[in-house]
Amino acid sequence: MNYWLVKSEPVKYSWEKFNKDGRTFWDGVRNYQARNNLREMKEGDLVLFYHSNEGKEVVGIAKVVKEFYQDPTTEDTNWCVVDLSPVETLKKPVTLEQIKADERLKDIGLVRQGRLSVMSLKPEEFDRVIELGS
DNA sequence: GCCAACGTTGGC
DNA sequence: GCCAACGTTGGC
Repeated sequence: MNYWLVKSEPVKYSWEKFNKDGRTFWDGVRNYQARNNLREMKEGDLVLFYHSNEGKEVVGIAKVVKEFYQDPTTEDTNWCVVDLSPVETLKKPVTLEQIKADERLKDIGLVRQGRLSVMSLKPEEFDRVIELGS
C-alpha cells in the first residue's frame, strides 16, 4: 500500500465537485515526474487531495479505484490517468502553513518540491496529516 | 500581479 | 550534451 498527494486548483476541479461526481479520472498531468508517480499507483492506494492556489490546504482523502491507463483527453501516449474516488472529508482541512510548521512534515514533497502535482508520501507523513485533520 | 523554482526546448 | 531562453506552477 502506498500513499500519495495530488493537487488541484479548486477553480478547475474542487473537492466538492469531486464528491458530487463520486469518481473521476485524474487528467491534466503533463510532467514526467508526476506521470511516473501516477504509474506507480495501485488500486486501493490512498491519496490526499490538496487545494492549490485557493485554500492551500489538504481537504480530503481519496483512493485509487483504477490503475493508470491512456489519458483519454489526448492521443499522446506519453500521458496517462488514474481513476480516483473520494473516501472521506477531513474534519479540519490541514493548511500548508500547518504542514510547514510541523516538525514531522518538514520533508514532505509538498514543501520540498512545491510545483510537483502528484507526489508520494511516506506512511508516517500520511498519518500525520490525517491526525492534524481530525 | 509579481517572482522564485524548476522543467522543457532548441541552438550550437 | 551543454546551457540559455522560455513557459508554467504556485505561494505570497
